[in-house]
Amino acid sequence: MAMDDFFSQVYKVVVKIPCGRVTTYGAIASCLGSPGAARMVGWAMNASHTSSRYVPAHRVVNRNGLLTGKHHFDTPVAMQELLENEGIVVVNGQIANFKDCFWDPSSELSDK
DNA sequence: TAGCTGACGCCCT
DNA sequence: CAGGGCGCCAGCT
Repeated sequence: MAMDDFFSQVYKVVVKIPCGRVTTYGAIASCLGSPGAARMVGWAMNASHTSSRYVPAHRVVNRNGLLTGKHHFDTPVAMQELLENEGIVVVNGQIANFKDCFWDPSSELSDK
């Protein structure tokens, strides 16, 4: 894993997100050491398709629990469908039990 | 080569 | 309580 790129850092965290759980851009950025680099996390997601590894970008939402990047998927509903498929309740493009299914990498990942 | 944008977040007014 | 502005790093034009 010589990929020390910022992108790969994000990929590793996102891929480790448990099924039925979601995380936020800020949480990942903060876990990487740059809380203000949340934008960059989104940018990494955009490049996620360039990664040899599958990156469940649908599990990554903004701090409001809103599916901001749904429009970047093959279909604007793909993200919601995937989340609902994992048992996550999505209403109006927003996660209903967001705090309930929220997964903090800087806490859960750090503890592991 | 330099500048701008980009799937965001937090602080200040 | 609400709105606006600034900060982060990297890729693309």
